Formats: sequence, C-alpha cells, structure tokens
Amino acid sequence: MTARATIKDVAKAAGVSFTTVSLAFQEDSRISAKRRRQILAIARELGYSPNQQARALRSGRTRTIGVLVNDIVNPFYALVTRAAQNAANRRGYEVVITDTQFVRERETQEIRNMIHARVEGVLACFGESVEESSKLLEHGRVPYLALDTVPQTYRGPYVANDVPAAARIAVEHLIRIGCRHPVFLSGDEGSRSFSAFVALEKAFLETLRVHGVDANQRHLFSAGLTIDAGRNAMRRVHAEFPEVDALLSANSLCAMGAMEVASQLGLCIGSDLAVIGIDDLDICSLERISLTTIRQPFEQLAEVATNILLDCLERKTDPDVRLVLQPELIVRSSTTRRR
Amino acid sequence: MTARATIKDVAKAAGVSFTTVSLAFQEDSRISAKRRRQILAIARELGYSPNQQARALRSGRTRTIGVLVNDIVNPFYALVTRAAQNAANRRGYEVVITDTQFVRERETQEIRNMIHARVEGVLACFGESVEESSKLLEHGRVPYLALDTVPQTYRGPYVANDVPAAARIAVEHLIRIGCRHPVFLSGDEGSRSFSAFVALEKAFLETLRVHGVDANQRHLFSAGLTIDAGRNAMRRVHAEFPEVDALLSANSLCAMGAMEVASQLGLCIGSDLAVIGIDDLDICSLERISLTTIRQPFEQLAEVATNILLDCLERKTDPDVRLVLQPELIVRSSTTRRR
DNA sequence: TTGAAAGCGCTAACAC
DNA sequence: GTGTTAGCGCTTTCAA
Repeated sequence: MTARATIKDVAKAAGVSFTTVSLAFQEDSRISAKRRRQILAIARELGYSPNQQARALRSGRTRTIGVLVNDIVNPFYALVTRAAQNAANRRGYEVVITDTQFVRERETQEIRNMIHARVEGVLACFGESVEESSKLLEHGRVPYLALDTVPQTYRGPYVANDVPAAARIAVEHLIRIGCRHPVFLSGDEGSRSFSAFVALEKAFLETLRVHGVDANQRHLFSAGLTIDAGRNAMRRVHAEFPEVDALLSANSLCAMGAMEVASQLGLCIGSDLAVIGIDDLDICSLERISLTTIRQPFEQLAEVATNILLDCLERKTDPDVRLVLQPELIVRSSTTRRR
Repeated sequence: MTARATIKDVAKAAGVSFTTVSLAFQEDSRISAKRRRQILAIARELGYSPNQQARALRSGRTRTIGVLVNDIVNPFYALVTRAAQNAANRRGYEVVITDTQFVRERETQEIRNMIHARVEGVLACFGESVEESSKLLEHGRVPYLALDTVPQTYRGPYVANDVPAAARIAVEHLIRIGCRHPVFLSGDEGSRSFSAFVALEKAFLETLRVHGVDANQRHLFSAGLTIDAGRNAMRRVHAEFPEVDALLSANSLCAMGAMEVASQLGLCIGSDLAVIGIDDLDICSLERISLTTIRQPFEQLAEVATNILLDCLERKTDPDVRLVLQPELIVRSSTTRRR
C-alpha cells in the first residue's frame, strides 16, 4: 500500500504545476474546460481526492456545521438532524451529527470536538449543560443557535418550540373534556431538572389552577422518555394518586407505556383515563394507539434555524434570533369526553 | 472579533516555544506536570483549542471513522450508529454519522465526503450503490466493512445479519401455526431491488416450497418501510390475493400499518391473519401492537464491526471478515395458532 | 527538558 | 492561462 496521491502527483502526471491542478479542482474560470477534464481524469486514475484538512487549513473554511441532539434514537431528533442536513446541503454545506445520549459530559465533549474540527456554526439541542456548552462555543468563537427548547436563564439566540404552550393547550383540552385530576409524567429523576421539563411542569400546574383545579406537586410524577418508563410511572400514579383521570406525558412513547398499564389496571383509555403525549410520531396515528398529541413543528424548526445560521455565517454577523414556534393539538381517541 | 488564538499565541503568553505548548497538549512526558498545568491554564484563558485540521494534516491521523446508514429516522439504524459511536469512543476514536436517506447519489456523495475528510475507516450499511461505493472506498484507500446486509455479488468484508435465515425462521413459524397462504411485503418499487429485499423474497418463496406451498410472484408485494406503506400494501393484498392468511413484512412499521387496515377489513389479527415483522423495535412489544418479530442483533453487529475495523486500523491490515449473525423469533399475539 | 527547523497538502497572491 | 512563492497551524525530528 503506497502513499495516497497528492496534488503534486497529479501535477507531475499531467505535466503541469500543482497550482493548475488546484485551480482545476476549484473550477476556476482561468482553466479551460478541456484542460480541466484532462486533469480530473488523471486525478481519478491516481485515486486522488483533495485533502480536506489541507484545504480547510489554508482557506480557513470548512463549510461544515455541527448539529447536536440529545437522542438520535428518538425519531423526533432524527428528523431534526435530517431537516438540518437537507437545508445545509442545499446551500453547499455539510453537517456533522452528534448524539449526546442525554449525558452531560458527552454534550460538552461533543461541543469541544466540533470546535476542534472547526465547524463554522452549531445548531444545538442543549441539555442540562447549556451554560457550559454555550460558554465553550462563545469562547471558541463558533456561532451557534439553540434548538427545540431553552432554559429560562439562557440568553443566547434560539429557534424553539413554545414549551409552556404545549402544556397549556393540552391541559385546556383535558379540562374541556371534563377531566379534573390530571397528572403530568415528566422526565426521569436524572433529567427532570432539564429546562423543558421544568417549564412543562410549571405551565401544567398554572393552567390547572387557572381552571380552578388545586394542582400541586402530587400531580407531578417523574417518568422518562421510553415505553418502559411510562409503564413504571403508571403503576406509581395508580398507587399514589388513584383519583387520576388524565395523563399528560412529556413524550408519546412514555404515554404509550402508561396506557398499556392503565388498561391492565382496568381503566378504559379515553373515558376513564384521558392521555396526551407531547411530540407526534407516526405511530401515534395507528388506530391501535390513537394517541392524542401535541405536535411540535420540529422539522420546520430545524430548517428555519439552519437557514438563519447559514445567513449569519455568510454575512459574518452573530446569530441574534429569538423565535418561538407554536405547537398544535391533534385529537385522537385517547381523549374523549368524560362520561 | 479578533482571530482565533493559535499555538503561537499561547507560546508567547506562556513565555515558551510553541513546540513546548504542542508537547504539553499531547501530554508528552518530557513536559513537567506543573509546566503543563500552567500552559493549559493560559490556553484556556486565550480560548485556544488545537486546530484539528492542522494536527491531522501534519500527523496524518484523524482518529475518526465514518458510519453510513440508510435512514437515521429508523430507530434500527439509529441504534447501529449509537453502538458504533460508543464502541469507537471507548477506544479513543470519533465517529461521523451520515444518512443516505436511501438515495443512491447521496450515498456515493457521503462516501466521497468521508474520503475527503480522511476518515480512517468506514462502517457502511450499503444501499443499491454498493458497487460504486466500495470502489470509491478502495480507490480512496479507506478500509471499510459492510454492515447489516450485503448483496450476493459483494466480495468485500462484512458483518451482517443472516437475512435469508430471517425469512426462513418466519415462514417456518407461519407454517407451524397452520398458515398456507402467506404474503411477503417487500421494499417499495424503488428499493425492492436492494439486496436485502431480493434475499428475503427468495428465502421466503423457497421455504414455502420446502413446506409444500406452491409459492410464486403472486405471494410477493412491494410495500415500503413505513406505516403508510403497510396500509397501502394491505389494501392491494386484500384485493389481489384474498385468500391471504399471513403476512411477513420486511419491517415492523410496515407490518403495523398492514395490521391496521386488515382489522378495518374485518380480519382478526392472529387468527385470521398472522403477521410478522422483521426487526424488533420497542413498540412491537406494546400490548396494543403485540407484533411477532424477527429480532436481528444489530447493536451487537455494530459493536463487533467497530472493534474489528479499529483492530485492522491499528494493525494496518485490511479488514477481512465475513461474519453472519443469527436472528431470533419473538412470538407475540399477532401470530396465534390457526383456528 | 526545551527549542529551531522542516514540512504535512493545499490555497491565494502575484508575477510572468 | 500558468507557475512561483509564501504560509495556514500544527507535529516531529534533531540538536542543544
């Protein structure tokens, strides 16, 4: 295995200077089409591919942005990365996708990696380490934009879902159909302090109070973002808050797990127990699931955010946007009028 | 916005040569712990972060591998990337995740990008452009390993699921419970020629014939890998092959869509129509879904493949492995004995 | 233990 | 059009 071909090998083989080869690869107008074709053919023959590192080092540009999400296995986040990738590619940028797995140290490590890799900008679904992460990005002079949700203390730019509105819309629907004892299923013990969960809990309780329900901490349960988390949470809810007549879950997978256990406990979903999940995966629409959800416009979110970020990179201005997109209620059979 | 700090700025501020700074960052033993701490502190103050491009250019190493999947939104593939990421990180490598969205041009483009970025190796779930992609990788001298499924014509190294076995196990189960008219739901028109689907169709028909069922093209339907694809396919199956008493779907989401429509058509899932999905997402276990599946050990697959690839990189040998992992039947209520 | 010097592969300024 | 030259920020000899 000999060394990889460089621009000089191509130049030698083509009988030109290596500058000419460089210009040919940049599709510079000074090189004639014919010559360009010759050079590219020889390059292909030699298996030459321009070294990105050298190019970036010299030009100071990588044409790459980073996208950080909390959980790539959750289709919600995967769709965010896909929308960002498509938007970026359309404008000639590449995307590097990184997954924090909801782990604090992973998040900061991935941010550091992106800075080392000299991404030109970052789109981030920040977790709990938002302060440290945004400090790193600022220190590293990397323009960034928060996506999805942001904590109240966050002062940077963002394109986010209106998280309190999600809880408010859900609770208003539950009240409207006659529920008086709703429970909120939040993140697990470890992640419940995440800003999104805090905001949901707060808006959940406040909206209940506005409608005359004396809501308090008893109405809030830690759960998690998986089916199993919902199963376990429902058992606890049933034991500790037997008068429950509605569930709002921070996530639809969790809601599905809770529905399963509730049925096993003899509750009829819809009439005995209304259930709403936040986010709106394809499977929620399955007749067998038919889960009422709060749909958040996450693909639009990612696309808008990507374009704003790229605009800023190209104008060399700092991102300065505070945009909040509204969620939408999708009513299905898991919430029917009380009997 | 002044320029980013370089190693020279740090050296100047610390009153040492830039070689010393470099050594300090490499945790070279020649630098005393105390000096190292001083230098790192000054670097932090200046917001210095080593330039990956320069480092890679000089050292010739990126410590990065690429992972290519067909559809990051499908949790199956997302789990593959996660397992690979974890395995790579444990050994001090980074991973770049790329999503082809099942688009041929995207796959080759992403491969090219990875070569430009000088990833040290690639783990790839190849789509239809496997020939072109593997040629690119070989030409670019990037060691690679195919993951998940490979076409019969493929001659390179792989760690794959035993795709024919998945169909065989499923069909044998259907025969055992008394089905005589099973139908296979394949990929959509555009992707049905993918090697995995071809292999599944072939093994499906062969196994049926072994068990005395006169199976032919009428037993095969194009569908797709989404819920909606399953819904549409079931309508066609019902119209064109009314005697159907079992479905094997290439994907569990598709199976769920088909089950929904089958129920609407008055078929009782389990007894009138047995349904099996290939892959085993969490939701298949939900009581409301309870889909019998063929579980493929994809996380193990990704982990094994990553370690083999990294071993090869470190030994500077070419990957030379042909490993096939066995699937497992998970029986749930969508397949009960015929009545 | 530290520093000087060379050079990784490329782009960009400028001269021809 | 094409070539020469300098240098991006770093690692790696090698000498002190």
